[in-house]
Amino acid sequence: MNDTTIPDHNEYQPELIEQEVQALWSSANTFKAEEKPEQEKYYCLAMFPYPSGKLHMGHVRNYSLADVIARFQRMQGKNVMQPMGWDAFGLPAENAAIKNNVAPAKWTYDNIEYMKDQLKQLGFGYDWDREITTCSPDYYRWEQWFFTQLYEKGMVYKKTAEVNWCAVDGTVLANEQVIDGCCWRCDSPVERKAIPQWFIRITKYAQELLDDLDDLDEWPEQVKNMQRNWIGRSEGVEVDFTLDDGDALRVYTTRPDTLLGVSYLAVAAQHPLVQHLAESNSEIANFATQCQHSQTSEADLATAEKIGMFTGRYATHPITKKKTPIWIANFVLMEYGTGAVMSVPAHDQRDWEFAKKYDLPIQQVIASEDTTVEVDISQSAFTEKGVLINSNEFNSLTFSDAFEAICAHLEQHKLGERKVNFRLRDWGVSRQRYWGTPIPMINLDNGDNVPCPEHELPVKLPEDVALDGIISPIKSDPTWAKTEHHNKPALRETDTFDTFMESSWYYARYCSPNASDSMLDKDKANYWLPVDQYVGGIEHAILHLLYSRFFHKLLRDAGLLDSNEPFKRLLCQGMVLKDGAKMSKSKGNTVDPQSLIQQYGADTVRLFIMFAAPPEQSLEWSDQGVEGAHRFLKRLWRLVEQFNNDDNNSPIQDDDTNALHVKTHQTIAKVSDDFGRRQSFNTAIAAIMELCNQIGKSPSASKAVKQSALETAVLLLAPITPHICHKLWQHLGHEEWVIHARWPILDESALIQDEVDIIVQINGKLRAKLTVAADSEQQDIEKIAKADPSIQKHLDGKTERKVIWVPNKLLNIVAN
RNA sequence: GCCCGGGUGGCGAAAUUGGUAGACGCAAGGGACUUAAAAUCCCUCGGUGGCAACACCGUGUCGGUUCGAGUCCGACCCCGGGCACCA
Repeated sequence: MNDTTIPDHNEYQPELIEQEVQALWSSANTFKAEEKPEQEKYYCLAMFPYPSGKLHMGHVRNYSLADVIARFQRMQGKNVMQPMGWDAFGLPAENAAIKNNVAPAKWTYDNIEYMKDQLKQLGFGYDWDREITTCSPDYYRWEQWFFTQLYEKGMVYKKTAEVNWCAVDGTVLANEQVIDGCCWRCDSPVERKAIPQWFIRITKYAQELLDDLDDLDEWPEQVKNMQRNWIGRSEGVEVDFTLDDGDALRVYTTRPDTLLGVSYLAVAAQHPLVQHLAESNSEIANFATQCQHSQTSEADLATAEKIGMFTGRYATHPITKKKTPIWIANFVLMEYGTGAVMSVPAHDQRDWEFAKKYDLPIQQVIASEDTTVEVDISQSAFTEKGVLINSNEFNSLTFSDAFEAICAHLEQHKLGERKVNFRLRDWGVSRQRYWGTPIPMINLDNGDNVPCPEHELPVKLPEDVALDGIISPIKSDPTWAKTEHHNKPALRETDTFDTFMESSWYYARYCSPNASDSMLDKDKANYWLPVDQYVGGIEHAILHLLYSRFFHKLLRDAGLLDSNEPFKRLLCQGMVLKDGAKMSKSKGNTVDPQSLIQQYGADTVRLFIMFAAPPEQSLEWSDQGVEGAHRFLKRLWRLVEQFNNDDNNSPIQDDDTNALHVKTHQTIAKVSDDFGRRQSFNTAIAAIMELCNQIGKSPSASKAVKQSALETAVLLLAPITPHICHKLWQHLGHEEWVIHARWPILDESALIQDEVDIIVQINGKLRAKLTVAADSEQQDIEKIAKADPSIQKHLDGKTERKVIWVPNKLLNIVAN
């Protein structure tokens, strides 16, 4: 019998304790959230996953971050709600259905079952009673209902819009399904095709969506900037050039100061003028068709070669009355402004390049305000704002004066008007795919559209279908769309909603997930909303977050809730990389969370992922780093066991005791700030590691101070590694569960130091460090510093010029 | 092309308001314990020179502001995210 053998129950065995602790939480309904008006609420939300099969490391990171925040807030005494659900509609389910010959619904529900089990194994504290699955009719029926409400309010309209079109398959392609400009199935070139689609008027809310960003003071500046640029408010003017037949060709410009430098007008290929001309001119018709030979994405349009064609027509300049040629150009967007622009090659780089290519005149009308700067427009455009020249009565005006004068002139002569424009376009919500929410509209014989009456909702998507990979089953089914309207045969809309529709309001539905007679329970929505902390990937910085903000305002204006914004604080996590590249199946560099949980336990995985990088930055995966995290947990476990087995602690106050007491409270201060204000979990963990290192190096510290240091370490780690901390808290003598414990209380007096370290620099270079009494005076420190041999050495032969003094920190002697 | 980020040791990173560059961890090297290994514990660890004390250099590149710059300003290079039908 070896007497050094440690009994089994004293070893750290994550596979046992994690199951045990999770079972305790489950049976006690620990994470069930209820409205408690007397308690401060905290709604913590991570972006719900698309059920793609199994969890990947990006999910683990996302949900670990949110869970740590939720548990930290719980320890602050808040009434925490943390729900979870499934963004269950989408394209991958259709792809999987074709590949594996399984219905998208079954594939999706199977994935949900598997991933839900994985989330439970990771110990995330969700209120599963609030689970939402967006492909459930109980959920999407309210989305359909809300859409019909928006239709009644005039917030919804139908218009033609372009999609990626594969003429060979006769089908619409998602951007993802276009590979190098060709169809992913048949490899034939993709064209743009205009088809009728449903739109929601997000542009009506453009100004409010822009203005309210200023109130989101707990959002990253980066994200607000991206949204501001996306909304793209610009102040400009619409100017009418007169066509031969007397009609106006209206252009939009933000640079009316350059109006006298217009060389030509450029219109989009889809502009009504072009379509009119194309009817009698096959060359123009051919060119317009040629402009359609590209994808719909803005990146493709912006990088495509700039091509143009003269229409043979002219329009009269509103001020000079000169005849100005009209060109068709593939880079002019029909969706923005009026679909026509005035081109001033001397002062716009794109116009300049176009003018060079097609040999059009370049007339300088702006000179630099700095008269010493010679503007040379022979090499590139001069795009800065400056002073007008060659502009008749407007000469020598500055940008803002010219803007005013030219606008006034145009308005006076009814040749134009000031106009605020937004880059933001209305939200096209129609998709020609199967696995989505059916759009609740009915198409009548006469071409009119009416919303489905409420008693017909939900319009259910059939789930038991086979996919041919080209046409949606509800489009190919000859009977599904058939319905009646006022006793006349009619056809249901067979397009489905953009899946951003579901994800734009799920956060609100979590407040009353089972409400069966309304979309939201208003009292509950007003209790929980706004979400106090939202956590998700930076890739959603614009679209998802903007649509959700928009939807929230729509819900407010429908009287369903009272707040203005959905998410109070936002944390955007970075990607998880391996070998410097994003983890993905195609790159073959994925790490399966499941095997790591089995090998090390969920606590180790959570600890590593929180420690390896700050939340917003990308995280480089390291198997050895995971080992290190595991090693730390084993060390902590051993520290507690050794403490419990050691009864030789002296209660005497000594240096170890004092230092450990100070370190304990420095750590509380640091970790509290890192968790709450900074959300800097990696440095919080580093600080807890330092505390543990010091416990191990303080053998003579008193039992009480050691106990306090260990309890502090366990409490501070509890949000990150909740299972091991549950057990260690018990081992430290507590009957109460650590999940119900409060965050440790800081003893401010422990932080007051009577000595401080002063940096002594000469010419900004570190030359000495002094330990002196706190709040020392400059002249005293100077005296001590100048007595220091290394300082004397560096001052030798030099003349002192100046002394910089930062109290309790730094003394810099400038000498030469 | 446009918008938004990022770039610091062998590696992940830290430096919070312009004030000690590299905390914490990983890897590596050395040592203790062990018959041995694993585990654990201790030490070293940016580069160059030096026995050492110490000195000089060093935060993508070039330039600037400042007593002092990883941090601020200008120009550039590289990497990543988004660009409206991937989610």
